[in-house]
Amino acid sequence: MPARPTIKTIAKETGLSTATVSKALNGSDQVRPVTRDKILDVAKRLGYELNISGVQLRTGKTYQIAMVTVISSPQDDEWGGVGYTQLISGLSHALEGTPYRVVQYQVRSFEESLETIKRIVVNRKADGVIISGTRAGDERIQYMQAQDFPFVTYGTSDAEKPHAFVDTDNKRIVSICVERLIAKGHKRIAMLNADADLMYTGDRLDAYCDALTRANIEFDEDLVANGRLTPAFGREQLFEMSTLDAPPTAYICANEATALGVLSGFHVRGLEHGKDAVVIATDDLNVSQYFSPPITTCYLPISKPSMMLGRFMLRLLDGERPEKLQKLFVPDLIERSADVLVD
Amino acid sequence: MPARPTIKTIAKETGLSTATVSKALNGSDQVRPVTRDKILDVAKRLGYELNISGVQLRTGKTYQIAMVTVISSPQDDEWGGVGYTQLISGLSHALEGTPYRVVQYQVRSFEESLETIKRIVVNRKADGVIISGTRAGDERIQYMQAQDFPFVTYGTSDAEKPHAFVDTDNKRIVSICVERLIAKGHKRIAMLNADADLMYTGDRLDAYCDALTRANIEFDEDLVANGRLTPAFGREQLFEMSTLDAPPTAYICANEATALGVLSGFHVRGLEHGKDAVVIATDDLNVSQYFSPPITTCYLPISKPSMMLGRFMLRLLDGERPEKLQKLFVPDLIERSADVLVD
DNA sequence: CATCAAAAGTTAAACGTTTATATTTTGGCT
DNA sequence: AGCCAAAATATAAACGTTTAACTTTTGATG
Repeated sequence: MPARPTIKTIAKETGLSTATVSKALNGSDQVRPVTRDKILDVAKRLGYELNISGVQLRTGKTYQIAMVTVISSPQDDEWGGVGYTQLISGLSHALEGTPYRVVQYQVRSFEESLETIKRIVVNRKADGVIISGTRAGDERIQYMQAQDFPFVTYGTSDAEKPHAFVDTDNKRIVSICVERLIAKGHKRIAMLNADADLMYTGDRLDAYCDALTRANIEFDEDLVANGRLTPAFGREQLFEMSTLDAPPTAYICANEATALGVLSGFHVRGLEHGKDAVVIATDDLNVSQYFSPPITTCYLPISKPSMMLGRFMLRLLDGERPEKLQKLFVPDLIERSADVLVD
Repeated sequence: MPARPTIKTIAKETGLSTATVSKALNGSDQVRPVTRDKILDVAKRLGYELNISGVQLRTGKTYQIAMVTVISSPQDDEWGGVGYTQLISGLSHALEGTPYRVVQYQVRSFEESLETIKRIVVNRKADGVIISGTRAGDERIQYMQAQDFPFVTYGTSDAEKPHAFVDTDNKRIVSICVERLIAKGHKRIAMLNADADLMYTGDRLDAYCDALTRANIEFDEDLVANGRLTPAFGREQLFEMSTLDAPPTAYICANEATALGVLSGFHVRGLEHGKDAVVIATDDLNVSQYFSPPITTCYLPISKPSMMLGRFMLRLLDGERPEKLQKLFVPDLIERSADVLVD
């Protein structure tokens, strides 16, 4: 096996110095076109590829984007919806053609994710960080802002200083859903939300309350639930809420996994969708079209925000200011059910 | 911000040479316990952390495990089941406490995955590779074996030389499913399989045919379909097969996403599960317990094989021989439906 | 044709680590 | 005490890259 070519090899081959080769490869204007072309030719012929550890050592650049994800337990097999696969997928796609790579840092808890981020920042293990599951007063954001370390969040925050983020427009979604249901005659609308400390849970709740207020419907805390957005959660909540004195006639689910659980609850309890109540969801997967029955969904293909996440990161590393790198996506409402109660 | 400590810092602090520090940190027996302890103390106090690029440059070791995954299109939002999230999750978990990290290499096609692997191997971009979606005559396996590069596959292969792998025991699963259905009186059993070039598709087909032969049931090619295991595929196949002159009375689905599609097809066509036909699936997610109705499934929690993948990789890098690192997991059959046809 | 500034190229050092080789220290033995 | 092998530690070079500082070449100008 021939030794992997380095800039030294190219230098020898072209009769130039390594410094010139390095400059040429980095597109410096200190080397004239004719020599640069010669160098690039030889580099290509030899199949030269940059050795990142060398660069890393010299410059501190790692060409790694750390994606820090919280997964409470790897033994946990409850389907939580989209997962991180599609997120990484879009991200990698946006990074294609650049030397950047996505490196996973999987942790068990929020606290651990803060620790991990500190280690990444202090030891310069990556050039940038991507986090999701943002919270109110998110310490990770505070820390990275204080350290002036590049990061993009999937999810909004309440940080004072602006930072790069991508998210679904959760307030908008919930407004649309609630208004639609009210227009269809619903008055008791349940809201199955994620954990209360997540930023978007708050946004959704706010929008929910606002929409009720606009329609003069009183808020009832029994109709709001927080938890991990799994089918198990959806089913449990259906079991509970459907036995209320005045059970809801509509369930807004924060993702399709939860919606599946609610429908499963219907089936177990012998309830009928469109007669006893209706279910409506938000998601980025669009698997609810295959539910029996298919349900109305606010759908945003995950590929959109996830690719934007990567593009924002590149621009951030390119020196663009974070306040220019903020985007809320508005999902499409896909109607699959009349969502009117008949009896 | 204080400069990140290096072995030089420790050397200065302890009055020893960097060589001794390095040896001490690597647990060499050439340094006596008292000095080693002193060095470790100082290292801890300074918050020293190994700079991997340094090591990398010197030794070639990268402490990266490349996970090469094929995702045809990032715009593709069809739910394909579990995705790679859980796979990475288990993998990362197994690597916890070691300096190893999982790095994602996402590619668009099989061919591209071969190219990517070649680049990883030639340029030593990782210490080991993990691939899934193994095929008959898989060139990636051939290549890595020829180059003597450490790798573990998720999926079996037909390579002559043994290699490390983890997989579900697909033959066993299919035998169990087919036999169960036959015992329940089914004679026309449909088989919704993955793409024909995948190794496990062949395994499943073989087991299917064998089980039919044992029961003296003739093979009917109309009852076997290959495709991407999405709900869309399941539904299409239900539409086709249910209009055969002699439609199947049972559908074996290679994953839960496909099963969901088949059930969706039932719903659209007005067919009834348990009356017109039954559905039975294999998967690692166990979301089918929330289907309406819940269906019988061969269930293997993905965390098991995925953690094993990581452990095998570590042992492989530790010098263990690949033939010692092979494991087939046998899923549990979870009965959720009688699977008998009544009318 | 000198002159000289600008342009193009070179030299050498540095990043953090490991390791072959060299040097010093240790302590057991006479 | 003196000797010596073994044990412990030190020195120095190397991995691939970039870049500050320096040297050479170029070509426009008087």
